[in-house]
Amino acid sequence: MDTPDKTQLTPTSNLSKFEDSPVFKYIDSLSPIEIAKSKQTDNVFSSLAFLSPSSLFPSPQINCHRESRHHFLSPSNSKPPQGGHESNASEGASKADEKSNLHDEYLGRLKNDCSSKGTSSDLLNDQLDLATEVPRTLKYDCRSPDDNFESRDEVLKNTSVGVAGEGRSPFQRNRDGWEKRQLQERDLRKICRVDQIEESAGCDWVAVLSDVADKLTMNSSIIHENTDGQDQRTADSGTTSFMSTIMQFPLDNVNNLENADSCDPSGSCNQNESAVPVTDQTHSILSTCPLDKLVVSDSGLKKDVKEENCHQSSHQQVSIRRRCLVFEKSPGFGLHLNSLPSISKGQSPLSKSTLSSMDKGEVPDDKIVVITENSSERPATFGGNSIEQKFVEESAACKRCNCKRSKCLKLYCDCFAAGLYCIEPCACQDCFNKPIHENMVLETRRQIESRNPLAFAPKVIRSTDSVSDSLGEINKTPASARHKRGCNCKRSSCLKKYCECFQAGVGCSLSCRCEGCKNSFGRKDGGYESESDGDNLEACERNASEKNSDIVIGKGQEQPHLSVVSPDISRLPFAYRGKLSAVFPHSIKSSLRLCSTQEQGSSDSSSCQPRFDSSLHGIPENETAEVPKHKGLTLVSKPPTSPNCKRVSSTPNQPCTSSSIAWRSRKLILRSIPSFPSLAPP
DNA sequence: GAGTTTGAAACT
DNA sequence: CAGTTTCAAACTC
Repeated sequence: MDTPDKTQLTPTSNLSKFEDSPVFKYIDSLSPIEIAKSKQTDNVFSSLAFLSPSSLFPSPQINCHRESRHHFLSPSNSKPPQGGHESNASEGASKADEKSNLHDEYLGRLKNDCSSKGTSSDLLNDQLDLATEVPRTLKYDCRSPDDNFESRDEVLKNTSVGVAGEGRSPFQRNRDGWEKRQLQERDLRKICRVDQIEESAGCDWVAVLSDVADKLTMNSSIIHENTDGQDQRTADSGTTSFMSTIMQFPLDNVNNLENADSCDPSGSCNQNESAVPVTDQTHSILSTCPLDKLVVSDSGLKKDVKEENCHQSSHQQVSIRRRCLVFEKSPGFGLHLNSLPSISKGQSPLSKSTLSSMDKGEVPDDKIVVITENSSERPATFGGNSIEQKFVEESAACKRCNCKRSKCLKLYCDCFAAGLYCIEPCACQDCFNKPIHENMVLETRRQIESRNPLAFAPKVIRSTDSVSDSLGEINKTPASARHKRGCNCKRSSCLKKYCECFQAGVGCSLSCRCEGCKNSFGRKDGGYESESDGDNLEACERNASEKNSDIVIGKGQEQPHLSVVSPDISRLPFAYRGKLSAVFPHSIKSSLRLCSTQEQGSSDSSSCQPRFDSSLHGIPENETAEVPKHKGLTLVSKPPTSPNCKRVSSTPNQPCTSSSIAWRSRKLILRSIPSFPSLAPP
């Protein structure tokens, strides 16, 4: 039986600790009850910014909770799901699953409680107690629910008992436990009563809280399943940081929410007013959480769909999400170099190993890229159908391979290299890169990494300036980014996609061993040729419009696009997306670019010079003009529009352009982009 | 769509 | 580490 980290269960965990915990405050703030209860703290979430959640989120799999919960908890004991199509998929209702469900249920009830208006005062008090318990429940999720249900008073009492009652007999302790359970039962009954009264409570809250619970509760179970505690821990700090960053954004919203949710002087909250905004906000928060929405996973999709159904039954559009390979368990995983370019768009790439170097502390924990959606600009029509979801779906779907002999278990395979499972659109043969062969995939990956620890690391490194600079600077972007390992071109003159540098839209560097380099993004010798010969120009045009969309290029009069730079976490298959993006924030490129087109453009030579096109489809000028000064990057997605779409939506009826409109009207914001760490090979 | 070219990945 | 082979994408026709 999985047991929680004992260090977190010490008797010294007193009430103040609970109340200080970020989760507690987060949930508290979401709850109208909390608002009524504790106005004691003005900045409920300031501390969210954050107490180190490490104690709460010990697992590096945070951002894959959903899928991991269903599929990838552990290579050993979690069966890849395959949406029920695969035989061995489901056996795995893991214990973590059960626990999470219990917490979901519990939180759902809590939510209902919070939504109730006419609840009697005593019930309210009970619920307050329960609210207090929630964080602890989340925290100690590995215990049976029974053991966890204690009222706040109980907690206090037990705390003191823990200190003073060391000499108590086993019998006495058992009796204490029995009494505790009685109280818990009583609480549960009361909850049930409230539930009956308040059946109509909004479902969004449930979803939100459940999600939170999912994220939180999965951690300990995950970590306990990992036998390699050492490896596991190495990623903790980063993950924690990632999580905290992620949660920070929601907190911003929540803070606003809290302000909005004013209680009248009498102390009674106007729940009619608060409930709605809370719901909206929470949904917004939820949707803005990269973990929640950007994770590429089937399970995540299911959740999303569930939320949508709650919200808006009309949003039935569900395209197939790409399954992610979750390599948390492996000693060290990173993203394939290819994956970064691809990845970039929606999620920050993070793979455990990518970096082992990161794990070793080379990358500050706070350097996390979080992609968020500007909720204020969220079109009303989006309701529960977040852009992130679409983003994920499309970008993930935008990768496929055509392997014939590698079984998709070598780096030749784009999918595998990117840490993605192959999916239907792939034309591969004898493919083993599927969830049902997860073990094999993982093992192969381990082998590859044993040979080359950076095999899955991002290939392209971009400097911060390339993204955040002025438009003028943007033109120099190719030179500001470099292929980490460099190319070895002999005959292509680095002017074709055979060249990895060119393909990535970056200039060649000294690390390249190419011959006759004419890379239009920057030659090995440091020169530029984009202004010169025709071949270069042509190649540059072609590539600029489709490839290196780090900053590109809404070209095309016919189809003006806003190009996008968004961390392609979406394709980020692995668990540590945020982390990876933190390390290679500028390797983040749009995976959508893969869906972008060659045709899209390029008669215009200016395409070589990436620019922002202000005449964006469906995007108000003022939005497009919102180019962040520094660390906050405003990213506008460029929808896949090309018939050449390298990756197409898995849904037959949903070509890669399916959500073009949606994309055009959304903005993705990179927050907290850290200074770019030097990744130059030693 | 078939065949060729290319350079990365894998192998020796 | 260097040379060779394998591989799949990019490219051409």
